[in-house]
Amino acid sequence: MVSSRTTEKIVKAMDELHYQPSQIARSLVKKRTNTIGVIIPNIKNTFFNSWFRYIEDYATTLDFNLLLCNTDEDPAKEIRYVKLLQSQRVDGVLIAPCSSASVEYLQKCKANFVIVDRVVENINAPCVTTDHYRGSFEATKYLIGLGHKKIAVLKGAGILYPDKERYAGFKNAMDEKKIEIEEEFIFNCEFNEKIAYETVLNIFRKGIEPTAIFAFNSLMAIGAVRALQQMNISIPKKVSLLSFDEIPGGEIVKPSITHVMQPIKSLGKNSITLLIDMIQSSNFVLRSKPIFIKATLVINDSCRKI
Amino acid sequence: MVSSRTTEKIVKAMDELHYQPSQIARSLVKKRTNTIGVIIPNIKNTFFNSWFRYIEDYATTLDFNLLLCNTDEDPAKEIRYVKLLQSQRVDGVLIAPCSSASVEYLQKCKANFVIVDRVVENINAPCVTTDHYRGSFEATKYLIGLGHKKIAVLKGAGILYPDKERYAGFKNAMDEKKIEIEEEFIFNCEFNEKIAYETVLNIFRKGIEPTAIFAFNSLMAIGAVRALQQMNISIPKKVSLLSFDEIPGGEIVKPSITHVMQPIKSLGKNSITLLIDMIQSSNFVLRSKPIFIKATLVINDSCRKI
DNA sequence: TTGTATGCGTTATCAC
DNA sequence: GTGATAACGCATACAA
Repeated sequence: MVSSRTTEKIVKAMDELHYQPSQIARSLVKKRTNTIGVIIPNIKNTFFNSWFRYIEDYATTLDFNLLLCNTDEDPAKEIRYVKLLQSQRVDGVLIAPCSSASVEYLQKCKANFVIVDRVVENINAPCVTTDHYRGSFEATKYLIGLGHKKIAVLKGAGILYPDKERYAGFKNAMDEKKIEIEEEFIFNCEFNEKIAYETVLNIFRKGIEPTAIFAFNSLMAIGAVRALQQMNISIPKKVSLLSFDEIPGGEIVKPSITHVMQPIKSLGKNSITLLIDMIQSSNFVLRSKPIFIKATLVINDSCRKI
Repeated sequence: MVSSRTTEKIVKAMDELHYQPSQIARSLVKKRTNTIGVIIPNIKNTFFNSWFRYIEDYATTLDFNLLLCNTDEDPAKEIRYVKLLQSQRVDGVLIAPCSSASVEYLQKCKANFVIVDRVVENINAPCVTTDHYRGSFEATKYLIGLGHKKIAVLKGAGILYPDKERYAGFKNAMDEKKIEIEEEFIFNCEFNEKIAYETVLNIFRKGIEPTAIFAFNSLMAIGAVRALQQMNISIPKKVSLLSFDEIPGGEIVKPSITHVMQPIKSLGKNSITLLIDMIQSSNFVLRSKPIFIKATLVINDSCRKI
């Protein structure tokens, strides 16, 4: 122990010289960087930026810093970032992966990591995700309950996990009620607003007339709204609309869109605490099942009984 | 030079062992971390996340990594983050400061840094910002040109730079046309949606009847729209609405809101290239004036001639 | 309590 | 061109 007088003097000198101890020298010897890498598709996505803020606030209280990496769902960028984080010797990484390669790599390096938002098949790793399947299943059942059978689906290419699960949820809800799914009602819009917009324009030009549209994310829902507005097709009078995730500015869009709300706060809490547990306890026990968190259906004014 | 055969073998071994050289050991000796700290109010803000993505994409091509810090406009958090970045020995920092203390600190440590979005008075530091004053001035002139004199302003507390400049722009445009500004038309809504919402409700309940509302950011504009919708006051028939920044989901909100658009791409390019210039050239010459970038008025359907 | 040597994983600088 | 060695700034362990 040093005397309090000495301590005081040192602190004062540090202050005057604007000196801060070098974390990088410290990291070198302690083999701990107090840094967590975060790999996500895009911070512009409302879901991810809300989640990120939750993570950051929690991590900060434990003196962890975050290195943010956006992949744009590009596997090449993703693996580059994984290696970058490894060379930075981050203590752990949170990843919403678009490819299994990066996850396998993390596993091979014996890195601490938690997969979020997605489940990677044949990989046994800690994972916390929305129950996309169930969210979509419930939403579809809701539409069916309102009398809809001709439901157009705006989905992705069927490669990403949430996309697959949401479609499976939709399909099973339809199957359960013995409603046939027609190919011409299912559209790959690549989770892209513009493509969804054009798709919906085309749907009605071709005379395909669904009574409801289920968009698998908010961007595609926006595209749908724009198209319907342009064609003067009333929501929900002529066609009902349901979206996965709330659309940005959702509070002032009329009619307010019925949507599946992901449990962002709970996802945040679970993912960051899980990772920090891994980092801090040397003998971390991996539970083999992913943690699924329930999404809730927020019923607004965009779906109508027929 | 080593033989290409040896190189090959080494690379192969690195690959098999999943080895990446330690950037932190490298940083210690090179005194360069290839990391840039980014301090902003909130990544959830559309303006900042668009800007951030631009920065990231550029920085990545030059092998720089980004450490993201959100201050929530809290000076205490801000100074903590500044010191954190210093202890991490980042090569430079981009900051949208809410207090002058953190900027002064950066200056005292002789850090490389660029101020963005804001100008800090009495500080001579590289700076790139939107011309908030001119953007607001032009917007106000546009409203005046449509015949509006009773313009309600939803502003902040008058502390942050953009807030002050936008108000100055508004004021000078009004003064130029010899239109008196009445106190009861100016509202401090703290850049907060809910407060703006309640403020606008109150405005009309009290019988104060502006012909136009000028919201100093998109959150307050959303609050205003919600309030007007609730009271069934038509935009732009009964009251015109103009916003600084586009509102999220702006493409599908009816009527589409006329707004001042900030030159995000140009801000991004200027701020990151300026910082990297500072980092890379030992004899960087500081230009004494901030770089102001012009905002543009996007005329949509929410303002009407009276 | 205070001082001193050693090591962390690289790069750089020498001799060789 | 190759190989040994010091140095980067801190933590740790041990001796004084």
